[in-house]
Amino acid sequence: MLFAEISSKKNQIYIKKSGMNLEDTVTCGQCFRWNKYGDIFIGIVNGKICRAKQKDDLITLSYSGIENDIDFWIEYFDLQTDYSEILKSIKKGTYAFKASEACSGIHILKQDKWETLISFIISANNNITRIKKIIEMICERWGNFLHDGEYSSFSFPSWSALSQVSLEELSSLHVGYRDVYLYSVMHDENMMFKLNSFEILSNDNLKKELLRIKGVGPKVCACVMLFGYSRYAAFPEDVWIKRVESEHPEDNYSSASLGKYAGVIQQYMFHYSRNKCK
DNA sequence: ACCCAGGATTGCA
DNA sequence: TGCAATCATGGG
Repeated sequence: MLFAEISSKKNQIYIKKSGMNLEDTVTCGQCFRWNKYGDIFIGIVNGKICRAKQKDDLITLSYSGIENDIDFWIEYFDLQTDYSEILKSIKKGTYAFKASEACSGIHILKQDKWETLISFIISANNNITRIKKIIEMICERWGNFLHDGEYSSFSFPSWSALSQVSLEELSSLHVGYRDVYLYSVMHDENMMFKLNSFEILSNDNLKKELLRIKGVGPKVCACVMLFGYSRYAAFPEDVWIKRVESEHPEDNYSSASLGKYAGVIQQYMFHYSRNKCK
């Protein structure tokens, strides 16, 4: 079921949906390749430069030929999930409820599994500004050049492109001790087959398999499950969420207590604690 | 000079 | 099983 009205014309897609917030969705820390330029956002997604802007309930996406990619964007922006149901499941009076009121416009993006895995391995004990810089360097060196007239960028490199990268080249990006994790993942001949075949696994088995990957611990695993596999129950506990938990012990946060949309609620709390609660 | 950032790994009890 | 030390890097 689709919870938005979609229409399109040449080089544009229109998403009409009340409650969704484009800016919060692409700046809440779940993705690293969207940037704001005035009142528009430019994202490098699926190997293309996408321009997006929002006015009231209408989000407009544009690039050359986008009218052929409607299904992709429905999935990417998670337009088939009933977010009103998630909001109703949050207990009133809790920090999570306050956060959800402020951040209810966030949608959980369904992102490319490979890009998500690499991005969140880099994210370990790192900050978002620097994570974005490192990812941009990877794209500039090994991605494909993209341009749409007035703007240019690079796609996120495929596995086959990154499988050619040496450990020394990775180290030169100042990724620190994460270089060996990235190298290991990039040189695993079966990585793409694995990531794709994991789609059918249960949450427990997906978690088990992802945790076997070098550089993937509980937190990175939860992020990949949430942002790459749309497993909304996955509950990433980073320093921000742990801080919220310690400051609100009465709310008793856990994946179990928050229910099957724990990860979505986590994202409300993460964004709220970092950007809106001041 | 320290502390922090969307933590993971390793070793040791 | 749980816990602490260790691991680069850059910004505040």
